Amino acid sequence: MSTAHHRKKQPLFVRQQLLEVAARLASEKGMTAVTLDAVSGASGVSKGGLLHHFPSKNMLLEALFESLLERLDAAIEEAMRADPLPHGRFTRGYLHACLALRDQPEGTKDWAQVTMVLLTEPQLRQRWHAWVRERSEEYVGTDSSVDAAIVRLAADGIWLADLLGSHDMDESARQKLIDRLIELTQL
Amino acid sequence: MSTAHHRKKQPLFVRQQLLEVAARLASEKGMTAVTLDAVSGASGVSKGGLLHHFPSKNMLLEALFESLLERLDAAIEEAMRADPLPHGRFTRGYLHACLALRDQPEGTKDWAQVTMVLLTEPQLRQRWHAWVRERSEEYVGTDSSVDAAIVRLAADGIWLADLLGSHDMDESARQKLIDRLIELTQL
DNA sequence: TTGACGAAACCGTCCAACTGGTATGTTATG
DNA sequence: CATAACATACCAGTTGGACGGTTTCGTCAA
Repeated sequence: MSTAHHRKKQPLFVRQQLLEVAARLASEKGMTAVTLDAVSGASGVSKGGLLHHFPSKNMLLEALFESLLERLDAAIEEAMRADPLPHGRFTRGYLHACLALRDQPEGTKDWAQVTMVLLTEPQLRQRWHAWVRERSEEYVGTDSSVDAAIVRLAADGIWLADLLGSHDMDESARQKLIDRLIELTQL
Repeated sequence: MSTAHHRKKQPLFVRQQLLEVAARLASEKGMTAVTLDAVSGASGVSKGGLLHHFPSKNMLLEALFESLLERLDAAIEEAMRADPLPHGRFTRGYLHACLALRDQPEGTKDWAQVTMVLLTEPQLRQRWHAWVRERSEEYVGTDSSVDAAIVRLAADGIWLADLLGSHDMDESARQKLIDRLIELTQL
């Protein structure tokens, strides 16, 4: 009517905000809680505004997933840059990225939860499949040993365990486990 | 009114049917597709009938999850009975149960997908946590080595990979991987 | 053996709240 | 002033679930 629309225009910020709210909702209340109304409500952005950034709910979810893959890629690349040994480097990077969840600032864990939530959506599962295929083809020279595969699988397992709260163990046990995994990548 | 209600009374069968339909929906179309209408529609049971067996949607999901845990327990126990060596027996049973998904008759794979879908629901996540805790306490004597933990994590990873279609590998590579994992449980 | 009876198993309808989405504004900013 | 960045209003379909009905079935007295 009269007094409204006075929000400052910050397209990138608002877009990011919307994604974060969607992520939080998904991780805290499950997939069924991620509705357009809920997202717009919790983020203080109108539904119209939300639908301006993401033309449909599917687009929102896809953007969310894409954003997650970018984060994953960044984390892996960063770890790989600090790793001098080519053999098994990607696997160690992957492991490191999976481990990183636990220790990072709050909010980050949410993103992992979302990943799983999103992976239950059949369409996004294909996107993930594509990601894996790309990487496994790219690093076929340095990371295709049996033990490397085991480590990557275990990394997935740790990722799962961390975000489900299962397989809980104390810090020293965890460190031993990590050491052993890294050792396996070097064989 | 007049011609209806002529269904034979088969409470256990109908109940099972409803759970299976819910499972199929969840795995094929994701969590958002599991609605009371959809379940009752696809199972040929009226919504009233559905709500008779499961007083609420949450109850339905919980029952579904419970049914999954029972299946998992049964699979593990069966594998453990055929295993003469105490050391690492549970871990091998767990591994076996996770591997079994792939090779079993059609429809079984769906159940794994459902498991993951259900795990995104925060309430059910706690139930899973409790399950893991129980088992890890029960088998602390025989399955608490670092390598056993790695194997169980890798089993989770395989479980994830199988149902996401990622980490695809040929049969001989898979067999090598399994052999190596079993070897690790025996150290 | 029967048949009345109560409970359990199912059905069909209705509803308020919510769903994703459209259409049409209004305002900030280059 | 044109366009992107928002907001507001509205809609048709769907949602979970409440409710009252109908039918089957085990049981137990007669």
